[in-house]
Amino acid sequence: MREAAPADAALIVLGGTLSHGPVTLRIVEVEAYGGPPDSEYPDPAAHTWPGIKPRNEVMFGDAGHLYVYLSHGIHQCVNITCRPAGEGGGVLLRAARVEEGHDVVEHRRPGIRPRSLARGPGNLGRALGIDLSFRGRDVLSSSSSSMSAPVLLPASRDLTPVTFRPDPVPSRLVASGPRVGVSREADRPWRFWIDGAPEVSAYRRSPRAPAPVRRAGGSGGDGGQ
DNA sequence: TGGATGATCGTC
DNA sequence: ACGATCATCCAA
Repeated sequence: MREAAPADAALIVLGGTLSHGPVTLRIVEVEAYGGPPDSEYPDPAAHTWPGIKPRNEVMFGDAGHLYVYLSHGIHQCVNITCRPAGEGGGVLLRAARVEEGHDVVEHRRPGIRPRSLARGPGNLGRALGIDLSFRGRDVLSSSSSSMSAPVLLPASRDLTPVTFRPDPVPSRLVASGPRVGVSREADRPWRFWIDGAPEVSAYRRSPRAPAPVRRAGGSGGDGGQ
């Protein structure tokens, strides 16, 4: 995947595979995130919104690197950066199907049914075996574990490469809708998934997000997925 | 320094 | 509907 507008990058990532050691995941659900207020794709919901900080620095680096963050003290969620150096943006990996290394993933997530092994961004990170120490890891040049630029945190001791391979999905199979969990700009339709894929996570709107804008008519709920 | 805050998830 | 749990940010 090369640099692209966030939504375009999301469509490039969708359907592709991410491999780490024995495990290969096929990405079936993603979300696009943009940059700070003065950027080309301003996005109040993005971690880049406040500008460059130690936590989000790799989001402002080259495209094709891992941005991993800790969510609610529990979940390690994985993004692939998608903007040229100096701009901010990335693609959050929200759900995937386990294609290889099923036994390993099952060991990491005991008792979970197959379709849920990598369902949800936190679960996906766990399934792949990616944690915060993987921040900055290059996923395009399959050869290495190179960092995007300045190494700011201890690199992971696990040098096993993390590799992304695109595998575009026909557009008729791609669905899109509001983003999950975010309190601002929730209705920007920057969540994309493979229509009908059983591994896609259930839609959950943030309780902090304002009520969705409804169309005239009275009672018709829009629903969406 | 320390209090508040999540791009969540499983269970209640 | 709720609580777990901690890196990070920001106010002071």
